[in-house]
Amino acid sequence: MKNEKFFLTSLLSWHLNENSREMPWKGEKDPYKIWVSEIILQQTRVQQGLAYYNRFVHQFPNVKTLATASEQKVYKLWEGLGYYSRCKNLIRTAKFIHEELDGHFPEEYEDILALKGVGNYTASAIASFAFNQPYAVLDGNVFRVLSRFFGIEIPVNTTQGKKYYTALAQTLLDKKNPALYNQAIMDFGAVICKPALPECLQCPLQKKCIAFLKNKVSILPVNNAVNKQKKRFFNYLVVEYNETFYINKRIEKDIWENLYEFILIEANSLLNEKDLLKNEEFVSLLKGINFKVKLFSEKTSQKLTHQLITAKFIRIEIEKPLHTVKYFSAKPNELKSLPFPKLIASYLAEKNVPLSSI
DNA sequence: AAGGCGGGGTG
DNA sequence: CACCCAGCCTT
Repeated sequence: MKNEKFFLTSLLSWHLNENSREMPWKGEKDPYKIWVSEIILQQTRVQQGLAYYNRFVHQFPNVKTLATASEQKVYKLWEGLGYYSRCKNLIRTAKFIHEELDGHFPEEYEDILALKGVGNYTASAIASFAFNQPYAVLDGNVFRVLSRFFGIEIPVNTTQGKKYYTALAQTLLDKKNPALYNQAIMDFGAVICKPALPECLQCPLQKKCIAFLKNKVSILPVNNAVNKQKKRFFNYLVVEYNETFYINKRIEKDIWENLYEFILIEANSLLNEKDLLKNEEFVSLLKGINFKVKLFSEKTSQKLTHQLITAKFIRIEIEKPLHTVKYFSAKPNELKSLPFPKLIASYLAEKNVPLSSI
């Protein structure tokens, strides 16, 4: 039997017989819900996305409810999930479908692909799951399974690699049942052909798996080297005046676009009180204003993919308002409805930050 | 073609 | 600690 045929029949029979994963969007035919689930699951583990998916489809059961919701509410629901441009595109696309397509979700692959936030993978997933069209998905699971079984050593994070794997995945696809096949290969990658410590000893593909036979399981798939981490230091001024706090919305092309934060002084290090009094930004911000530094929080940090953020929060009381238009003020209970990055949400959740007791 | 974008799990 | 996860967009 040819390897391709063996691959397909073994995979499908594994999926049929074994315990594939249980997920609320499995077998779902509503393209809207499939779309929401796939956006949430981009670069996100099923386990982590599950609760978010349930909250989303409960609050926004269809395109219209999502398209007409307040954007801040949608962002708040996304809080903590990361990659916030996904949320921006989710909103944009919902409005587009609601307003331009009369609420009708596109059904052709090319039209699905054209939606903001929808790339190759997501378009294939929606086309196959919702409309049973013959498009093979290509995600981290599929790369890994194909790389190992066929012994492919082309780096997966290159243009050449993506082209090669796309073509291979498409030829392997069971055109008669693309939804089932796509589901099967991703489940297989997640349950058996895992990144670390895969279950080769109980793998039904073992006897024809090149990686297993040549002892290359641990080196496949090949990834080209990526950049290393940069360190950044965020000094947050939690400035309080008249029972309100100054808040900034991040709009630059940087981390946390569209989320909120306190007044940020980014520097080459964390600043102590003496540093602060010499800091240009700080001095110009508080020029002519009496203030009292009330509390320095412990330093805290957050690891992102390519940067390590170390932060501290400095609580400051001022005696008259800031003369800048860059920030706006919010009362403690208003802070609750704003979307913050994890780092700040954690700070606000601490018991020793008595924002609400003021 | 390369770089940037979160947060969390895992060995 | 490094690696990776149901990827996508911009430059």
